[in-house]
Amino acid sequence: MAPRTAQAGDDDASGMPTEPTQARRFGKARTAQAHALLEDYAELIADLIATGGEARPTDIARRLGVSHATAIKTIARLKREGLATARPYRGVFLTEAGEALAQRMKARHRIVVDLLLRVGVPAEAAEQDAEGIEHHVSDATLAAFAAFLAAKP
Amino acid sequence: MAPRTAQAGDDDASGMPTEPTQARRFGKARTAQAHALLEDYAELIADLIATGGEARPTDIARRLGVSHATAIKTIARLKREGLATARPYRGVFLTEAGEALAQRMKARHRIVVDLLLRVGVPAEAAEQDAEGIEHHVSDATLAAFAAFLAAKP
DNA sequence: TCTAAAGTGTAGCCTGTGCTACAAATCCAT
DNA sequence: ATGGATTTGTAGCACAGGCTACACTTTAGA
Ligand SMILES: [Mn+2]
Ligand SMILES: [Mn+2]
Ligand SMILES: [Mn+2]
Ligand SMILES: [Mn+2]
Repeated sequence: MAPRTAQAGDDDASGMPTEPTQARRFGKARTAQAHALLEDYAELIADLIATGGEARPTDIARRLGVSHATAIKTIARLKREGLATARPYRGVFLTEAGEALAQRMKARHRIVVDLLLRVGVPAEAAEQDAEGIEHHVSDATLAAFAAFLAAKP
Repeated sequence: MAPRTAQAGDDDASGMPTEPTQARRFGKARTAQAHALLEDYAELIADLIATGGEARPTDIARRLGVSHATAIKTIARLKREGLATARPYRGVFLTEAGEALAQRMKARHRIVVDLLLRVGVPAEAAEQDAEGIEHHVSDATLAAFAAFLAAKP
């Protein structure tokens, strides 16, 4: 049998990942983290609009617990990335891409919380931890969570 | 009955968290993220030492998939935070605090992976997502995970 | 209406985390 | 033992994401 080269999920006999595999995993985790803030903003903006009809920088800042200057700077990044539109003193709106991201995150957030509750995590810890965990849940994992929740209702 | 002030886990009737509650959750998620890199370094350094007797900046960098300059800069931060010691050209060592963090993260990593596998997440997705999720799992959540794994073997 | 409060935007600072380029030290093989 | 390869360290850059301070706009109440 021809020797094969190391592949995606390779872990050696001891269960340790091979070096390139581990490097790739860390890299993906970094990428996920880089998107986390935008995801939270999109989800929050959609919520503010759904609830109150508009998303103002000050409201966004207050909900996130950051200064309004910080919020405004991140909103500028959302615009650069094509996720939001905003004109001075007129509130923030989501583009189609931003709206899609918001809905994806909303579903993800809910499923992560539900999964945590289902395995016995206390409610407040579930809500707290989900806020970070949601950004690291891949589609495959999300699907598994949903299946697990559906299977044992 | 005297009116009570809003408290830690308060969510209103619609299931939405109150504003200060949500701000606190986001803040804690940010804090967790700020510690994530140090946690990964500590875990990795402990692993390199356990496996090969020493942790060299170049090896650390290669395993993480970053440049050696980046690794060295973060090692400097580990030293500042009292988690590691290192002298020029002599490799990196963990302080007692660093070693404790490393062991905590090692256990956390394993439990998160096991939990994900238990609820049906494919192996590679579990390994990948755990690398990010582990940094957002509180003690309460970790305990719940462990209990869930122990209960249904 | 018009003034004060609230909201918004900008400037400038800091830190963390990445990079490349280059310099210095160490290690190894001849 | 020494010179080339490797490792380590440093310098300097970029950008994200925090902050405060200050200026400008809008909104709302007297
Ligand atoms: Mn979040
Ligand atoms: Mn969320
Ligand atoms: Mn990790
Ligand atoms: Mn880990």
